[in-house]
Formats: sequence, C-alpha cells, structure tokens
Amino acid sequence: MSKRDEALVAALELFNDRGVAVVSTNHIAEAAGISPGNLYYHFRNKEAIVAALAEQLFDRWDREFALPEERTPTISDIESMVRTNFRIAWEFRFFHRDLVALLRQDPYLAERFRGVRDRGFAGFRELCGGFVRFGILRPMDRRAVDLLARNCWLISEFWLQSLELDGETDFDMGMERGVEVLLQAMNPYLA
Amino acid sequence: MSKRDEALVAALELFNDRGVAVVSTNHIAEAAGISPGNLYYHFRNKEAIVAALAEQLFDRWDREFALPEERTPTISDIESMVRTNFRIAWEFRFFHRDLVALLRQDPYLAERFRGVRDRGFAGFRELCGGFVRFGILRPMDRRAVDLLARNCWLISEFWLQSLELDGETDFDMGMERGVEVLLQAMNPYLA
DNA sequence: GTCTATATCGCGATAGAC
DNA sequence: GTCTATCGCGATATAGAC
Repeated sequence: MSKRDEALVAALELFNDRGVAVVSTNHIAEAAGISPGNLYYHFRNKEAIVAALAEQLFDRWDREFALPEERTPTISDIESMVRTNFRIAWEFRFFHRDLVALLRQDPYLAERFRGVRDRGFAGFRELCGGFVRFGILRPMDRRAVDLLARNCWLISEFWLQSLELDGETDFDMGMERGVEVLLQAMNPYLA
Repeated sequence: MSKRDEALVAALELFNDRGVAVVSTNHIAEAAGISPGNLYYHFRNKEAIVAALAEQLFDRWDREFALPEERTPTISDIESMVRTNFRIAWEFRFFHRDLVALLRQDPYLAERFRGVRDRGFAGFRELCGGFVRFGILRPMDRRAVDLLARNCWLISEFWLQSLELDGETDFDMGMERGVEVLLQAMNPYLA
C-alpha cells in the first residue's frame, strides 16, 4: 500500500474515532508513520484528505447499490440494502457526523455530495414507486410514495447518529433496531 | 441586557451561522462588543459558553412541552408539538448539528443531555401509548408503539439537518414538509 | 517521494491596570 | 466588571536537503 493510501486509512480511523475537527494533519501523519511534509506532498491540505475519503464513500455507494436487473425486486432487497447502507455508513461514520460542517467549509464537496445524494434519493423513490406498480406496496398516490420514501431515507441517513446520541456502543445490535424501525415504517403499506 | 447575556446571544448567532468548531472566543467577544478578557471573566472557557446555551435550550424544552392536564390530548396536540419542536430546534440549530462532537468533548454535557433526552423520549412514548388507550391510535402492542415513537422522534430530531443536506434555505417551507412526513408516519395507525 | 526544519498564524487563556 | 497586553501553544503550510 502506498504511503498516500496509508495516510487515508489512518485519517479515516482518526476521523471516525475522534471527529474531523479535532484531528490535525500532524496527528494523521504520525498515525500513518510519515512526516507532515510528506503528507502535504500527497494532499494539498486537510480538506483534500476529507474530499478523497468522501470519494471513496461515493464509490462504495455506486458499487453496492446496483439493483437486480433480471428480476422484480422484493421487500427483502430493501432489507439487504438497508443493512449494506448501515454498514457503509458505519465505516465512514465521521462523514455524516460532521457533514453539515464539512459542506459549509468546502463548497466543491457540497456540490458533489448533493449531486450524488439527489441521484440516490431519486433512485430510491423510483424504487418505491416500482413497488407500488409491482403490487408489493398497496396502491397510493405520488405524494404518499414521496413521503414514505423520505421517511425511510431519513432513517437510513440518521439512524447511526441517533445511536450515538443514545450512547449505544454495540453497532450490530443498534443496526438491527434501525432495520426494525425502517421495516415497521414500510409495514403498513405492504400489500 | 447584561454583557454576559449579550455574549450568549452573539455566540448563538455565530454558532448557528458558521458552526461551533470554526467560531473562536475572539470572534464571540468581538461580535458581542466586549473584550476577550471580559468574555473569560464571564465564562471559564468556550465549552462553558456552549453549555450555557445548551441549558437555555433544555429550559425551552421543559417549558414548552407541558401537555394539557385537564383534557385528553389529541392528534392536533402532536402536530403543534412537532411545530414547536422544529421552531426551537431552528433557534438552536447549531446544537444538533454539532451535537456528537460536542458530547464527545464535554462528558458533563453528554450526561446532562442524555438525561434530558431520555426523559423526553420516555414521555413521548408514554404519550403514544396513551393515544392507543384513548382510542386515537389503533390497538397495537408495546413493540409497535416503541418503533412508531422512535420513528417520529428521529424525524423530530433530524429533519432540520436533513433540510441542510437538501440545501433547503426556506425554514417555513422545510418545516411544513417535515410536519407532513411525521404525520404521514403516524397516519396508518390512526383509529 | 520522503525527510527535517521552520515560518506564520490565530487560538485559548491569563495577568494586571483601572 | 471591563479593559489592554501578552504568553504559550499547536495548527497549517512551505522550503529545501536528500
């Protein structure tokens, strides 16, 4: 692994454990076993390190949320998507935790993130609409679909933060409860 | 208004606009029209300023979420509670935005917040259970009540952050959509 | 690519006069 | 209570040798 990649791994762990704001470039360099000067050879500044990690996250989303093309999706596809989502969100938990601050301080990242997120949500709403057409969800109008999709999306995005507020430390247990909450939100609409 | 209070007002505005991490005590003093030294006369450090603002927030929660004692609560009580909640959350929007970081760096605040929040959520779940007993919500078991309450609580806590991620700038419009999402989440369970 | 050394800056916090 | 002045520190970032 290149020193650059080692720096990213070290930065990810530090950001996840302690928060972006309190982790300095010196900390990252030390944890990665390289000099501060070398870190600045690979990255223009701290913002660039965050941006590189964000791109890793976006790549994961792209790769892991491809829907089955050859068959009709089912409700258990949703469940496995939710789990995958929680797992990725956990790996990059620093990101959502400090997201509003990060977007404020890096307009380019903000634009990039909003593009990725908007496409993701549009796809998910589309999927929910598809469930109605396939008879998996009860018939409902566009507005109801939109509200349901938005509710589910909110749970997906913020459940981990909610766990941190609870003081929950066991990720697996916390994740299961999140899956339960989300499925229960869809439950009344199942056909 | 005392200089101390002016400092708190200035700090609140700066924190809301720019985020706690990037606002220094010097910024706060300047915005409040007092000297840095004076700021430190009134507050031990920056953490103490955040803690004082947090106490203001907790006071608001205490005062504004008293339920009507003399009559059975209705679903429209819920709606007005949600609106009140969003309005307070907006006034102190820095708080939830930076909350995980703040709790990490101030264990005392963490304990205090968790106490307030746990009591608040317990009360809300209780209220939902009451709705079932009063026949406002359809009969359901404890687990279903808990999951529903948790979902509604999540929307209440994180809707504003979700708006920031959307890039939504109109608070009133964003709030209305939040109310819609929350009421739609309860809707299937109405008797 | 990687290092050491260092310039520069601004922050948190304190001292001491008034 | 309020001010001015300042200390000490650690952060980001760069220069220049290897």
